[in-house]
Parts: sequence; C-alpha cells; structure tokens
Amino acid sequence: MTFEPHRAEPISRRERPAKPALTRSGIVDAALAILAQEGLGKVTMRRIAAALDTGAASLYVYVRNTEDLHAQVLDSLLGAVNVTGGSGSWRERLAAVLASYTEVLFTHPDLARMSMSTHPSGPNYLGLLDRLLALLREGGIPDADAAWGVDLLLSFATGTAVEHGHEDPGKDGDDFSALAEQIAVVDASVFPHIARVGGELLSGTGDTRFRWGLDVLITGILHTNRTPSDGI
Amino acid sequence: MTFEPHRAEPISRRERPAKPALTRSGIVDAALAILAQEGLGKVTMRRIAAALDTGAASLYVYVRNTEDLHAQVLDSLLGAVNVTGGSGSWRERLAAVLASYTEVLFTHPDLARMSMSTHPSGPNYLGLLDRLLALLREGGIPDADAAWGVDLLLSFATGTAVEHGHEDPGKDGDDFSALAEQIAVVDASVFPHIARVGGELLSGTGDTRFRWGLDVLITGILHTNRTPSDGI
DNA sequence: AGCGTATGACGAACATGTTCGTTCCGTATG
DNA sequence: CATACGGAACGAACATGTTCGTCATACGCT
Repeated sequence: MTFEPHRAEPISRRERPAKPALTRSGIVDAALAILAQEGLGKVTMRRIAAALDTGAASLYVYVRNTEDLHAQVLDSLLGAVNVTGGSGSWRERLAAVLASYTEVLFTHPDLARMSMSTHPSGPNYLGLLDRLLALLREGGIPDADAAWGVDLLLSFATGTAVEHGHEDPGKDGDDFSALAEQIAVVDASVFPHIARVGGELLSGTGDTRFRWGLDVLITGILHTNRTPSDGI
Repeated sequence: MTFEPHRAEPISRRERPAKPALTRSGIVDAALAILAQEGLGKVTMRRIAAALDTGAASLYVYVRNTEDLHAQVLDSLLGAVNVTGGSGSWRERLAAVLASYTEVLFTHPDLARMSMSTHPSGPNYLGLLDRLLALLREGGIPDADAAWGVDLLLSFATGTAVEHGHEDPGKDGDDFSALAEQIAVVDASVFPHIARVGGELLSGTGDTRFRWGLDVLITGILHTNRTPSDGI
C-alpha cells in the first residue's frame, strides 16, 4: 500500500541493520508519489518519512527544509512542460511553451506560489529557461534584453498560475471573492476610477488575460532596448 | 513592556468579568506593534494573543487565519505608499508610485510573498489601485486595457519585491545563490543559451531592472489594445 | 586486525496553526 | 424579574516544521 521505492525492509526498524541509505532522489520520488495520490497538502516531512519507514528528522540530511523539497518536486513536475511545442512564428511558439508551463503550474497552485519566491534551479527549469532564451534570440532580441526578459516572462506566467489557479473548487476562493466583493461595493466617490472600470478588473477568462499579458510583455520587450544605452 | 492597546486588565483572567471585547482592528494593531518591534517572524497567533492577554483560539472569531491577518497587516503598511508622489509625465509619476509601493514591500519581503497569492483588498490597496488607474487614464490608455494593465503592473512590482527583497542579510540568500550557482556551473553543451547569456541573467541592480521592466510593461500596454478586437 | 572518526539515522522536544467542544456573559424575551 | 439564547472566549488537543543530542554503523588509518 505505502510507496517504498528506495527502502526494502518495512518490517522492523532495528531488525535489519543493513537498511539501504536514504537518498535525496528517493525522498523526492516518495514525495511525488504522495503528491499524486493525496495532494500537496499531504506532502509533509512526517508523511514522507513514514512512507520511507524512518523519522522526519532523518530527511533533513538530504533536504534543507520543506521549501527545498517542494522546489525539487516542482522541478520534477516541470519535466511535463512541452518546451518544443507550438508552431508558426517564434512568438506563437514562445506563447505555446509558456502556456504549457502555466498549465503544469495550474495543476498545483501551491507549488506555483512557492516558485514565485524561490526559483527551482533544477534541470527541467533550466531547460525551460534555455528554450525561452533560444526563442527570444530567434526573435532578434538582443541577449541583454532577453536575459532580463525571460525573468519577466516566467514571473508573469507563474503569477498567472498563482492568481487564477484554484486549489480546491470546494473552498470559497478567498482572494478572488474577497477582492471582487470589495470592488463591487466600492464607493464611487472615494475610488472613482475603480468604480468606473468596475468589472473590467476581473473580466476575461484566464486564457484571454494570459494571451493579452503575454502580448504586452513581448511587444514591450521588442520596443525596449537597454543595449544602445538609450534610456536604461 | 507588552503592548496592550485594547485590553485593560492584564492582571488576572477571571478577576475582571468586564473585560473589553476583542476587535479585529485591535488584533491588527497588536500585530503591527509586534511586527515593528520583533519582526514578522514573531507575528504569530499565540504571540498576538499573549499581547492581548487571551488565547490564540479567541482570535479566530475576528480573523479567518494567519494569511487573512497578514493581509490586513500589509494593507495597513500600504498606507505608507506615496500615491501622489513623483513629478513630470504620467509615466514618471506612475513609476514613482510603483517604486514607492515596491519600497514598502521591500521592508517586509514575507508580506510581499503573501500578497502575491492573496490580494490585500483593503482600503490602502484600493487607493493604490485607484491611483494607478487614474495615471493610466491620464496616459490615454483605454479603460479595458488599463483594467488588465494595473494587474500586470502590480504583479510585476510585487514580484520584484519578492525576488530582490532580502529577508535577513545574515541568511545565505537561498533562492538567489542556488540559481546563481547553477547558472555559473551550467554545461554549455546542454544549455547553450544560458551559458552564452551567462551573468546577464542576474546582472543589474534591483533598481535598474525594475525601471527596465516597468518600461517594458508600459510600452507594451501602450502598444497592445484589446478594445478594437484586433488580436485579443 | 583493531581502533577512531565521520556520517547519518533516530527519538524527543519545542513552537506554531487550526479546530473542537465547553463555558461564560450579555441581552432579548416571556 | 427569571430564563433562554446566541455570540464570544477559552482550554485542550492534533498535526506540522525544525532542531538538538545521542547513538550506531561503516570506512579509513595505523
């Protein structure tokens, strides 16, 4: 029943002194299994340790903290991003890659939120980064701009996943409904512009907003060069 | 020594039956005091409850959870944002307002991280939103674009604060150094574009990157209209 | 072969967020 | 005036992250 990829003797603790050593990858694998079966909420140190028939403290030899572990898990998940997908112009292929990235993050909004603060820095994330740089280069964007542009693009895609990612449909969607309610009731004499724009603030499906934001970013990057030292 | 703005009898618990009732604002005030004196790390339910001479469970009548409380605290802090600052063109004033916003968030990166997932939706946040909409309108940007644009701008500013905000200089700066190390050691045959761009990815001070990103966004918003139904 | 040391596994401990059932108080109601 | 009711405060409990000190094991050195 319990998933045990790297430990062999679940029977007794002190029975088998030659217990296979823990591994960072083994811990991540166990975390992925639990994530798939029980959701991120159950991916806790104690739960993983139990699956590996050990104590939570033992994991800290290979994992700095929960954030580190989750970052590792996220990078594994990023292997599902289709970096070579899309067709047509470089812009369309760039959009396809970022859409695929957002789609993966959509599945686990909590991980998306985490990746906003601590970048994964794993092989899959680096692969995505490299692909984006290649596409921007194909679009004729100078390296200096592309280097800062990918940061903007990834930050935007991640932010989109965080904002429009719904953890449990059962929950009442705190952040969205809270702000929506405030906007709906807003006093036009105090915040005239919010009242005027109104529902536009929250309008549009996640997809249309995503495409629009992407267009804004790419267009902006194309028109904002820092290499000629024009404006910095 | 302990800060007690809304509770009067710290002596004994059952001595004074007429203990003043707790208040949401009182809780937030206590949280702000602890934040100022001991940092966000100590702004815990139990710590606040102790300052108010009660139990942690009592706070949950007025506060949904820690995130809700922190959001409230953040909105209070946003009162320090200079929404009317800056001079010159609307772009420069817009940049000044967002810079002020980022500056406030810089002081408390943890709160910035939180505001990335759950929007504050308090009066100060709404004031900032309203001001940004006014500036975009002054720039001749259609309401439909401005409504989505503010989201982009605020998300960018918040993300900047999260990424370049250093919690404790004593800590070894996990996310930055981790990614930096990976980039420095990256294999040019596997990730050629990362290797080529190299240090450019992490170059520039936070300020120059912020200004560049802001230019990208504003320029992009100016050139990407969704109203004429041209491209959506 | 015998020994010492470093590495890692482990249990216990502490602080935290959150929930549950209970108790208490003020107030409306008869 | 007595009573019932509802909201709010409370204590205890549970799960979690993280750290500390201890101890066993395996490997290298003499």
